[in-house]
Amino acid sequence: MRRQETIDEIVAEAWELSRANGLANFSMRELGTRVGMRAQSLYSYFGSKLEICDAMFLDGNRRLLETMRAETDGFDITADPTGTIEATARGFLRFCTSDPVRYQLLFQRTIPDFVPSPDSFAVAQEAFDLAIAPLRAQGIDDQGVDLFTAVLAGLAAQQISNDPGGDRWERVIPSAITMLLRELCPNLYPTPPSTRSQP
Amino acid sequence: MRRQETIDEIVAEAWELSRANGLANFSMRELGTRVGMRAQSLYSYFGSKLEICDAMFLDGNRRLLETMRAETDGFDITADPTGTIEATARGFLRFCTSDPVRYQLLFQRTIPDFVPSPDSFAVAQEAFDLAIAPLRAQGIDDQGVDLFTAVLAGLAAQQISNDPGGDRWERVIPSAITMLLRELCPNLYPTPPSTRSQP
DNA sequence: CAGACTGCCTGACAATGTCAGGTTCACCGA
DNA sequence: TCGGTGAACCTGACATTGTCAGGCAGTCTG
Repeated sequence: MRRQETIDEIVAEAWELSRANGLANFSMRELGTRVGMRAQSLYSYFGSKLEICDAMFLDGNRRLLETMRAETDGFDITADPTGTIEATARGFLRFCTSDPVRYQLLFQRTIPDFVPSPDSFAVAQEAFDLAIAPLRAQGIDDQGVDLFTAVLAGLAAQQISNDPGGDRWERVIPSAITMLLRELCPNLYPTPPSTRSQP
Repeated sequence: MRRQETIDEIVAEAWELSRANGLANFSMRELGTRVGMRAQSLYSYFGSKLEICDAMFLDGNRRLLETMRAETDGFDITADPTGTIEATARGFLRFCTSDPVRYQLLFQRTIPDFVPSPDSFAVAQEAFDLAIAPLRAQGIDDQGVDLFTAVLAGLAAQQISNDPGGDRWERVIPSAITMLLRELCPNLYPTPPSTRSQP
């Protein structure tokens, strides 16, 4: 299908421009030029600029889904629950910090008037469910999951907006995860003697 | 000073419009009409639209500063450290969730090409330092502060973007704070028996 | 009273997202 | 072979945007 290829190319180019100039901070004319056509011709593929954003949203969530799947693949939830949880958490954070603009689109309500389509949203939901599956498997309740997601979201947000490209909050990940596990599954993760440092 | 009053009115109206339509999602013409003049006349008060954003940024941070001051006022850091920390954390989160658009401007890099002026940034820095003073007073190190701010940022972000107007993550605040205090100042906050629930 | 300053105006500009209406060309049934 | 259909792209035009340049009334200052 030539058409689908063109659509994919438009989305890829939109990502490129967003990474360079800021999320959705490109003109239709510029995007059109990049894919070899006039701005108006883009409208035969997408109904509006926001629809392009929705396609990017969908694309980003598909990649998240892949990433989370790949991350949990090597682990056995029942055999090594804490290992699985740590891996998914790390994988998620790496996913976020490796592409700030994508993070902004997927996890922050930042584009005015943009609302994900039901289809895209469904993929987002699926990715989320997969990401927290290891937590559910440990019997962590809703509030526990909310606490967990809040901490991860916070680490990603701080890392991206206060130390982009650096590792200031990345270095906090180990203590954050052990802290969460101690709080949420004390049976698996009994409080050790009394030091906080981590090599 | 009539001039200063007009400036304040412009900023106030810009907040109003942002709350209604999304951050900075208003036209100069619309803003001008609201304050009784043409768009072009706004340029005798601000050099550009981004300068208006900067004024909003400054305004928001001043309010944050006030809020944090008011919040810590009733507490004695040395006499009641955990109480002070809890109060500032709660105050900060209330500040964030009570005005999502303001939160977006102050804590998320969301407006393309917007960079705070040195003056505004200084106020932001001051507010931040005040907010974490109780943590410093407990001898919490840089990494500990980063962990703390990440958790607070995450709670605010999740509450705002996933349950705006609700209290889903607000209800997690107590466990989050005790979790942090147990992690960061184990001497003050020894791990109690072994329950996590909190009324 | 002359001149400067203040506060707002009008006019115009380029850039933007988007609509309406071509034009070219491959393909397909009769 | 002809007529039709649809895909892929075009040009032209529109209202809306942020912003610049310059003008005009009033107040203040010398």
